[in-house]
Amino acid sequence: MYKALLVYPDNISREETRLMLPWEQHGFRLHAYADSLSDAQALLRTQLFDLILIDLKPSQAIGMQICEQLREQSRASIILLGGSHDFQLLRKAMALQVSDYIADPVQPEDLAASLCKVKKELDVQPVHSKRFNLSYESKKSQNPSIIDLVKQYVQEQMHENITLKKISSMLHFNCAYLGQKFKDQENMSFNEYLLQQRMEKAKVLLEKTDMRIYEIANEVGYTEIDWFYKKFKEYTGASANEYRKQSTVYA
DNA sequence: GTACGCGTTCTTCCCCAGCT
DNA sequence: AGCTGGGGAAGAACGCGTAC
Repeated sequence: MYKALLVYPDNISREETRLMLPWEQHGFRLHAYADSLSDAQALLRTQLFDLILIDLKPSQAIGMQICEQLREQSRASIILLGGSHDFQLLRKAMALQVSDYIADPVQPEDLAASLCKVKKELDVQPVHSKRFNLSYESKKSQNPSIIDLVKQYVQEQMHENITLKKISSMLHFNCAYLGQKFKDQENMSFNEYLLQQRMEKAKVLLEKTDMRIYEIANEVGYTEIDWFYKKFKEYTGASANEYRKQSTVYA
């Protein structure tokens, strides 16, 4: 069971969030609450948390400030709740290595999906083994290009319906221009990159897990299973099932 | 370097049928 | 139930030219 810290300046919305889900069924225990940055920092000095949830609803500026401060102090996964669709906010969240960003209104199914994603990450790489050189400051000094942000978005939101249009809108760039810039830098179109990332992840899931193919399709962002079958065969030359059998034989 | 318009090409979705 | 693939329609991405 992973330990979660809820940072909620507002007691009412804190209760709403607490009651939104059967947390323990998702592998998390709401271990502590903080209603200010100083409270949260004090808790982090004495305890190790796997996940920090920060409410942006009362004030996005304060929420992001809390996020920034806590990121410098802790390697825990962070989920931001109730923010707007404003790109500047999203961009900052990405730079702070936030695991997920759920915009307002926060729906229980979104939060559940987010917890599921974080749990998988923690299962693979627990907080205490995370390298600390991925801090915001080091990330800031690297000055990631816009294409790096696009790629980062693809990696983190692969399970979602990703379109260049959506990303370019968030990044405040023209869709055609961003696509052109992406191709210039990566020598492949945005869709080729997206397909490659999805297929490589699907291959790993087929090899390493016993997930159903429709579950894997969903995990890598395909809502239509038939389309996933088509693209997978086109990409690998084998159907998903054949690929799994082959990889099992040679494993 | 950035942005937009527009025609073309490609991807995705949806529906369906058939196989194991 | 789960997997595979064909075909059509709609929407998204791409390529190219142009402008600031």
